[in-house]
Amino acid sequence: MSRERHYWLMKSEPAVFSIDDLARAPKRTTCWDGVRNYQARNFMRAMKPDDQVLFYHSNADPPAIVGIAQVVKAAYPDPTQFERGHAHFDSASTLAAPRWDMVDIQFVKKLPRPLSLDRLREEPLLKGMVLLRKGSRLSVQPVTKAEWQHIVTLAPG
DNA sequence: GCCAACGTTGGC
DNA sequence: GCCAACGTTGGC
Repeated sequence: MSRERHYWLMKSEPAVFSIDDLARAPKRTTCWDGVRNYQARNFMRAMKPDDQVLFYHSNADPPAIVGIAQVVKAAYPDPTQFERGHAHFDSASTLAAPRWDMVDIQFVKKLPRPLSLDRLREEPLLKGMVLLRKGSRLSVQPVTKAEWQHIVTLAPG
């Protein structure tokens, strides 16, 4: 029995790591390190290879979904939590019981045109999206199949 | 740069 | 376990 594909959204600040950075990366793949929020971590732990990811630019003008990626490696410990002096170092985490995980994701495609936050808000079918909830700051979040399918229809090409 | 919303920390 | 203080996120 194979597990059905799941859908997700991941935020990145383009000034730090953009969809173009992902497209240029070796094997068009990157590890998603630096997540230090338990809810976001738990969602990453639920990811499996072949799951699909909406790549979202936060702190951008405009904030928007800009591309699609896919999970290529399930959750494993984020090494930066053990690097003393690193911005994401966590002194409370141990090798025996790492607190923070990351996944690997691979570039699939860039949308021909970004789907802005304003554009997404115009869609009644997307009203329930985690991304659109007031005060939502989760950097890794689930997307329903219905939401995914609708978003794909909004993106020409 | 502002600030609302949210998560975490730590004193009690 | 409560909650004030603080830090961060991220749209605007």
